[in-house]
This record gives sequence, structure tokens and C-alpha cells, in this order.
Amino acid sequence: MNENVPQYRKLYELLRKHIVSGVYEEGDLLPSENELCALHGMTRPTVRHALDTLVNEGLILKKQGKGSIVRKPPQNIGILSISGTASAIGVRYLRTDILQKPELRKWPDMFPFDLSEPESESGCIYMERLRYVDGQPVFYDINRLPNINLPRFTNRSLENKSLFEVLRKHYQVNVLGGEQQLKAIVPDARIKNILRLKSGQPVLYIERKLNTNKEGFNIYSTIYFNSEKHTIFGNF
Amino acid sequence: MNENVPQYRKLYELLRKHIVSGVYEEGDLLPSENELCALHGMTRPTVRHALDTLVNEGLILKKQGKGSIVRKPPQNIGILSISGTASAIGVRYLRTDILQKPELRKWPDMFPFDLSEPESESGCIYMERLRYVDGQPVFYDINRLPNINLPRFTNRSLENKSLFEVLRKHYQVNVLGGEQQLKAIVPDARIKNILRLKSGQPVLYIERKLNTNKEGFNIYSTIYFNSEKHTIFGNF
DNA sequence: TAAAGCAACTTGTATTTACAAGTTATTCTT
DNA sequence: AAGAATAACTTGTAAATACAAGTTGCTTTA
Repeated sequence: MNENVPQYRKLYELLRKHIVSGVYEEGDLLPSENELCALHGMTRPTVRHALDTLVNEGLILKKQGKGSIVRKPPQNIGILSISGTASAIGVRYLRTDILQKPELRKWPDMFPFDLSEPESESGCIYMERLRYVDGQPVFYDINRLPNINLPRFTNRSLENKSLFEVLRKHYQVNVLGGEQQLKAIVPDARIKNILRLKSGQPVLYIERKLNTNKEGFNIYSTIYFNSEKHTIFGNF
Repeated sequence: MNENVPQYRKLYELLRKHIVSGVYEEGDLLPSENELCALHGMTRPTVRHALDTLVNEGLILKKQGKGSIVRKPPQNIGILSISGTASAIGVRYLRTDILQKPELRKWPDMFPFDLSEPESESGCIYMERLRYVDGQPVFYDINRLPNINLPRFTNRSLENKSLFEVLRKHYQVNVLGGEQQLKAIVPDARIKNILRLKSGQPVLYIERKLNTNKEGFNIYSTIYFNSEKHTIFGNF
């Protein structure tokens, strides 16, 4: 049951779940630090460590003398959401199909980014997803990540789960930032078929590299987005 | 001398200054926590608090058993920049034509964003620019900003100058963040003509709202980008 | 009644202590 | 000489404690 997860992290996960799942609403006060101590049998430094993590994730805002105020900021970094694509195109009716379950592959010979040594040595986990809004496919993404310290990852089910959430919860991998390139392109036949595009409909093409808190661990994605009826939205 | 600044913050400011000013280079190790304790006469939790702040800012990366590794993440966050696909390195010649010099106008009736009261009261400065890379037009943008405390702005020459730089240097207006929507679209005849597009070439369409350090002062831009030979590039 | 003051909360800062766990270079053994 | 063991580092987690400082609502006082 313990799973060797530190106490502060367990409390962090619990509070985070309660915030994002709606147990607390925007503006609500979290239990005070002393209450959390008593509730979970830990000391204040440990509780504060958990709260600190929530603060720099932007999920709470602490005010001296007042308490910890719940926030629900848009979870976007750069142009696209990091906690999944849901918040980037609006949460309604988003279904995710896994076209290619995570599997171990070689890195492509012609790869647009330079790989670090541990990355190129350990091989690449490859997966493809197709996301639907209102029953229409709008978002097709190809993801590659290095096979470093990801036990049982290829066995994990990612249906309707955020790739980033799985990485964060089970492997303590957090996305810190990255770089991306955007283009409007004319899709080839395959993309046109996957996204069920009308003829002449261009797609938004994004190539991104996300770096994480693990040194030399980057996530590489290629994205095709049908912007006929939707737009990519982002805060920065 | 004390200034009522907490110790951990003083250490943070000091280390931060040393990192950005180049005392430490990318990849260097900071002094160990115990060394910092001894050097500055504080205890480890206090030192760790300072380091935590640096970690959170992305300026260092800690590794258990190793130390605190200095990072130098890219500076311009969220703002787009152009990068060509042809030649990666070298100073790229970017020419800017002002198609419409800044002039005072009414705000459009159908405006996609909600305007604050001071914004809608004071009218809008309108301008259009066309930017060339290697002699080819690639970037056409329409900008609207509220006419608030911008003396002589409509008389200013913006040829080959950054709009943001003028705002920052002469009017102390800094862009803090914003939101944007992206699409791939089929251009109409006017855009096709301005950007000298081949038939069938889609364009990247961006609608953005940038907020600044001046309350209620936002910059609104519409951008058409020819991504045939170039891409929009961004760090975050 | 209205304002001042005072508890009783809240989070903020800081010390001290202890052990766990990952990394690295040296030393010892084979 | 090559490998294993170890010692000496590093950061990570966690406890118990103390006081400072901001916020709030109740109580006292004018």
C-alpha cells in the first residue's frame, strides 16, 4: 500500500485530485495546515511541502493569515495544454482512441531533434492517438518518449487518460517547458483519411519537444489538427 | 541593511544574480547545500528553500547524490518568433513594411474580444505590417491597441522597429502574457495577394490578445503567416 | 452605537536533528 | 589489472519546536 511514495507526495496527489475533480471549487479554502496535519498524521513541514507543490503548479494561492485558496487556472503551457489536449480545445465530448498502443521501437533515422545519449541508447516508446470532439476526429498525435525508467509503461492502458497525467503520477515526470514549430500544411492522403478531411481543407501541423524535470528525458510529438471547426487555444 | 527580506530570499537573489550574470555556466554545479549553509550562516532547510525557488524557476536542476545543476532556459516565453526552414544559422534579413501607418480608429463593431471600459472609451490605434524574410513576404499582421497614454504614437516611425520595443522603451508598456487561437485556413484573395501565395497554399491564422503591465491595456493582433518555407517557432 | 483593542485563528520563517538514498572516487580483494 | 566493497560525499524526507506576522471576528471601551 505504501509503494514507497513520500508522505508529502501522497497528500499532494490527494489534494490535487480533490481540486481538479471538483471537491473544492474556485475560491474555496483548503483545510488549514494544522488541520491537514491532524487529518493525515504528519507534521507541518511535510504538509507545507505538499502545499508548496500545489502553489507552484498554480492550483492554490496561499495568503498569510487567511489560508490556502483554490484556483483553477487553464492548464496550458505555450500553445497547447500540458495536462492533455482537453483544455486546449474545450473539454466537451472529447474521446480518445489509441491508434497505436505504446510499444518499444527504434528512434527514426531521420529525426528532427538531437537526442541525448541516454535517450538514443534506451530506445523509444512510440504511440499514436486520435482525439474526437463531438464525434468528429480533430486531433491526431504521434508521441515518442525515451524508454528510461518507465517500468510497465507499454502495458499501461491510456484510454481516456492523459499521457502526461500517467507520467506525472506514476513516474514523477513533470513537463517544464519546450519548443515547438507550427505550420499550415496541405495534408497527405493518410492524414486526410484519418481526420476525415474535406478536400482542400488544410491542417495545422505542430512539431514539439517537451523537456521535463528528468534530465535528458524529453517527449517528442507530432500533431495534426483539423481546424475547420475548432481552434487551438492557448494562454501564455 | 537587513531590509526585512527573509534569509532564504537573499540567498535566492544572490544565486540568481550569479547564474544569469554568468558566474556559473550551464551545467555547472552550485556549491553543495552544506557549503551554502556554512558560507551564509544558515541552516539546510533555509538553503533548501532558496534552492527550491530556483528549481521552480527552472534555473537549476537538482539531482540526488550529485548536486544542483545550473540551467539557462530560453528567455522569451510564449512570444512567437520566426525561424526559417532553409538555413538554420545566421542573421536573417527581416524587412518590415508598414502597410497602414498607425492611425486612430473606432473599434470594430464585431470584435472577438471583450474590451474593458477605458479601452472602448479611448478608441483604437490601428496598424498593418508586412514582414519579409529573404525578400519574400511571410508575415502579415493587423494590430489594434487602445489609445491610452500613448502621446505622439501615431507619428512614430515603426519601420524596421519592433512594436513591442517601442512600447517598452518609450511608454513603459511590457507584454506579460496573453491568449491566442490558431488555425490553418485557406486564404481569401486579398491575403493571397498580399503574401504572394501559390494556389492551394494554406496559411497559419492567429488571433491573439496580449495583456501588459498596464491594467486594462491589451494589444490585439491578427496574423496571417505563410508557412510554405518557414515555420512559427516558439519556446515556452 | 461605534470604534478600538484583543484573542484566536491563519500562514511565514527558521533552527535543530536524524536518517534514507543516490553518486563518485578511492581502496581493497581477487 | 579488473572488479567489488567501501567511505565520503551529495540531495531527499521527516520529525519537533519556536516565534513572527497577517486576518478575522468578538469583546470591551468610549
